[in-house]
Amino acid sequence: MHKQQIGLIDCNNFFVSCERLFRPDLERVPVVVLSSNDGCVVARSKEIKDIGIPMGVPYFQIKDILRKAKAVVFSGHIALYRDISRRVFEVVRQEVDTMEQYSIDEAFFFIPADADPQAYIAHIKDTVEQQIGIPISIGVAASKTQAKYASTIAKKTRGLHICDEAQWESLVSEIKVEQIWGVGAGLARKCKQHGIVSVADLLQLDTSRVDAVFGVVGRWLQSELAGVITSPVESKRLLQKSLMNSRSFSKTTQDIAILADAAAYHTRQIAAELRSMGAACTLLRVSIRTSRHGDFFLRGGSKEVVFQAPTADTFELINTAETLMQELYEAGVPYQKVGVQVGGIILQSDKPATLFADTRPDTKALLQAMDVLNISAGRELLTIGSRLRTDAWKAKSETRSPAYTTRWKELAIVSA
DNA sequence: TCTGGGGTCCTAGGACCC
DNA sequence: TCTGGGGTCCTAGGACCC
Repeated sequence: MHKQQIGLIDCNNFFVSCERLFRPDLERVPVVVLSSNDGCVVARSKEIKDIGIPMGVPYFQIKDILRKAKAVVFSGHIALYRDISRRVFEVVRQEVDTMEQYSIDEAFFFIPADADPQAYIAHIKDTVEQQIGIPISIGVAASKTQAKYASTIAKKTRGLHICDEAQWESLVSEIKVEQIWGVGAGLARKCKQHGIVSVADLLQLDTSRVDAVFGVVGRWLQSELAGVITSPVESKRLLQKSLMNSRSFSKTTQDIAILADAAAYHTRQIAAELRSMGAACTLLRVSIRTSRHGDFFLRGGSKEVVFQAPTADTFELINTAETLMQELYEAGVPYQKVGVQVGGIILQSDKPATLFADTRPDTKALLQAMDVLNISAGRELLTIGSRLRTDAWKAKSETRSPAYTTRWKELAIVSA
């Protein structure tokens, strides 16, 4: 009987692979996908990685290089990627006992004790690639954190890698802490200060020192790296904890009317999303930010309000967001981004009765009718709380691909 | 000129209470 | 007149991830 192993599925160059699904002619052609506002590179094909373009680099800095490389550039189209992601992991879910989707392109799963791991993961890979057409890699090891590292080896080899105990032990002295999932710039700096360079160094540190220096995060990391499953594979809760909507402006603004308009827009999006989930929230947070580059980078912040009763009412949420915006706003500061976030999400059916009579007007029917219209239009036909007719802060997308799978009019013709 | 958006989790510090 | 210390909750911010 051997120890339980964990696998990590990772879609290769996911956003690029999604675009290629509908443009097979782009196979082996350098392709990048950009973030909203065409700000920076968020996905790169192998050809792009090979010419040394890093992840997250601002688009304007590499425009020329891309042109010379005859690269094809897409504006990010997240609704399409989400839809394809759903299809990929629907297939995976059929193949495994327990699956935990970790991000839009990754999921953990357990290898069954009685399975031959190599054959098991090879079958998953083949099935996904045949049925959906998105290439994937799979790494397997003793814990999530180890599996994550195994998947980086998988990507460099033939897409599958099983890292057993013996191999892991032979590797730990070569793996640098900053290569580990969960170790970012902050933790890496702290490790360096304490003379911890490799994973082996971290493993040798005694528990009380780990606690004192790194707190619970360090303790968690140490166990995971030692092959102890601290975080088992769990199918995610049905409901996420928070929902967020935010966007950078194409240019900064000091105008509170524009900021309030943006906040109202994000709030409407979230309220509609809550209603489509059949959920409500008990907390709303508004945040405003300046550019990270320049003199005002420390200005801005966030404020939140907790509701007495859960709500998904656009009117109530917008009123709250507006109040928070007024409190946050400082004249003369060039703001670049507005975000709205809700938390304490619960299903409406779980909604506890309040002790106090609900004196708010019943807006349910009106909001429902509005949702139906807006959803079928694929955009905001009817809005609440918008006083401006400005698109100053909205996204520009130069090269977005059509909404192949999410809007009927743009549906791709697929021949069997 | 132009540097993303959407999540989860942890923690520091203040308010408040006994 | 003396004016403590510990616990808990809340808020804001930050680290980290893809």
